Formats: sequence, C-alpha cells, structure tokens
Amino acid sequence: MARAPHGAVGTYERIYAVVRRIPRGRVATYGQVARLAGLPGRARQVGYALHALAPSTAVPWQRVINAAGAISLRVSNGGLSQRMLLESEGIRFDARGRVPLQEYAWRPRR
DNA sequence: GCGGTGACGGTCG
DNA sequence: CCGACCGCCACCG
Repeated sequence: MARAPHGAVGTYERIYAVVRRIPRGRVATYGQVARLAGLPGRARQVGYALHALAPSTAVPWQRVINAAGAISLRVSNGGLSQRMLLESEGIRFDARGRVPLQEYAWRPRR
C-alpha cells in the first residue's frame, strides 16, 4: 500500500479516507476528491491511488469519475465494470454514457 | 537517481 | 461539444 514516513499519514490513505465518505448512489470527481484530501490540483494522483487498490478493497472506488461525468477506466476490473457497479447503486447514465453530475454529484458540507 | 507514464483537469481554439 | 496542450507529481523500470 502507501508507504509513508514514520508519523505521517500517507497521501494514498488520505485519498482513500475521502473516497470512503462518498455515499452510496452519489459520485465525486477525481479533482473533487483531491481537493477534499488537501491535495488541490493533483487529480492524477487520485487516479493513481485508486489504480493501486486491491480488487477486494472496501474503498468504493467506483464512485469516483472524471469531471465530464464519464468513466475513465478503459478496461473492466475483474469482469465487473464500473458502470455496472454504479447502476446497481441506482445511478442512471445518460444517452452519451455519462453520469449527470448535476443530479448525482456528492455535495459534502465540508 | 532519472525520465517516461498516467483511473485528471483547466484552458484554448 | 470536442480535441489538443500543458501543468501536476508519485510510481516504476
């Protein structure tokens, strides 16, 4: 997992902590997760951190999509597509295959 | 230790 | 709306 200096919280752990807060049936963008984790402008690191997760992880990585409301993952993850996981949580995709952020975006108070 | 790479995003044309 | 460009920085060979 994430290696960090003694006494410090790893960057990945901070990212995972934010992702774990995303409620079922809602989505957040990579950039949003980065900002909430105290890493403004580092959306790419969020993608990298999620990519490093084990298949059996409890972190709801499927709830993180890009700013256009589209799924960035090209290939399926162990036969389970991100879209399928989100649809099973009640999220509907539009005709273009994108999640209407206006409707499903997570809006945490803080 | 260095450089290419990438589950991104804002900006521009 | 879409594609191209570039800034971002941890990871991996």
